[in-house]
Amino acid sequence: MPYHHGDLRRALLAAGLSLLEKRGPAQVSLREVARVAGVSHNAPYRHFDSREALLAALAADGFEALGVAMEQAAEGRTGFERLRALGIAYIAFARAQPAVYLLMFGPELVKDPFPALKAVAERSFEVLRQAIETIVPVETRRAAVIGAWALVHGLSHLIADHQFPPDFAEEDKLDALIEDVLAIYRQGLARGAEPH
Amino acid sequence: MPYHHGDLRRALLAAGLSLLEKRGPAQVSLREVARVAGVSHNAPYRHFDSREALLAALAADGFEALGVAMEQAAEGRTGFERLRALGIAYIAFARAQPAVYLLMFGPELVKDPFPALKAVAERSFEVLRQAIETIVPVETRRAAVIGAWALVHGLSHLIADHQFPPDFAEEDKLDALIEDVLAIYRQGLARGAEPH
DNA sequence: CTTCTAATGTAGACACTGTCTACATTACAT
DNA sequence: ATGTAATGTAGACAGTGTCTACATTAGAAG
Repeated sequence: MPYHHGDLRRALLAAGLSLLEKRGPAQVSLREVARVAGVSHNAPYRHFDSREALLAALAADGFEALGVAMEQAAEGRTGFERLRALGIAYIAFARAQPAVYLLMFGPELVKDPFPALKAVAERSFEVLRQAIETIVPVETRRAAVIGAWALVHGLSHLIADHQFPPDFAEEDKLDALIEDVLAIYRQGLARGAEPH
Repeated sequence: MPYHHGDLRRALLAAGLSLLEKRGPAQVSLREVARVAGVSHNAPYRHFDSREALLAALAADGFEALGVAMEQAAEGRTGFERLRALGIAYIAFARAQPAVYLLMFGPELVKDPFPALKAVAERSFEVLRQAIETIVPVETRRAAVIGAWALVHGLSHLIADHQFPPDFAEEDKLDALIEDVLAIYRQGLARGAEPH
């Protein structure tokens, strides 16, 4: 066992992620994370200023991954098709990493002291905004963008927090539901876009 | 200072609520709450099994209040008008009590050990479901209900978590935005309801 | 290759927390 | 009035975040 770990920062993040997923954000402790990484209780402080900073890093990684997923989804698509793909990608991220998703948008991490977090968060929002701006007239754009975000965010959040009726546990049913919901919103947008 | 407090349970909840709003759920500690209530560090255990139980009680009170607000909003209204009022009431609750709202739908409180919580939560969802079922055909009901919930929930959550662009800090602008977003979804519903 | 400095990891301490056990006080039903 | 359950107190224990002081080592400078 060498004195220096080699890639402790990554190991700490991995341990933190595992703890976050298994036992919730409140149970992510620096000492436990250090223990898992096989290192003294104070070693994490060489990589993170505080417990909060570790959580912030996990959230930042989450925003990064979400942004990448959305950009990939947008690639090669336009119009409503692109918007739909973005929504699906957003929700897919929440389904795949519910704990991280809830951390990203939850209050257990106070985001004010970590401006870098807000920056990454806004970048992923940009992808969504641009997609909508190409298909909605200027007057209603603002509401259309925020509404789309709120809708996918609401769906994601309810799914991640297991607030749905149990008959949506099956992946397929949930997929279908998501498509239907997005279709409703899309029709609302279409009507605003073509009022004739 | 009498040996018995008289209404300690209520005092503890009040102190907990204050702490929750001022410093976030992670900072709600039984000992601090006891201190604020002017009582020994162990007194809270006569009223709450654990720290988690205190948080669960705060969340349950929140669901109760949300349910009442929604029932009042529904009263005397029908159709889309009723649905709109429900959405507004839901969002208004999140704006008025963001910390409680985030606790109710966040992961820092593990809800599984508190079945009473889920019961109260589902009751408020019922009001929304019934309102929608009166205005949407059966085939698309399920998606319409969940979509409406997701939309207001997403808006509420983003507002409570301060994720909106800063120019919506003004109450009036935010009100107008909410109306516009709800209108989009409503138009989507209307189209589904009258496909001719 | 040597040396020196910054990066990284360790050890110990402190205050604070949740929660357990044992005990004290008091409200209230009998 | 009296006895019992409800309520509150006191002390202890392990676990936590984070501070200070010290140890080891990687890697640049010479």
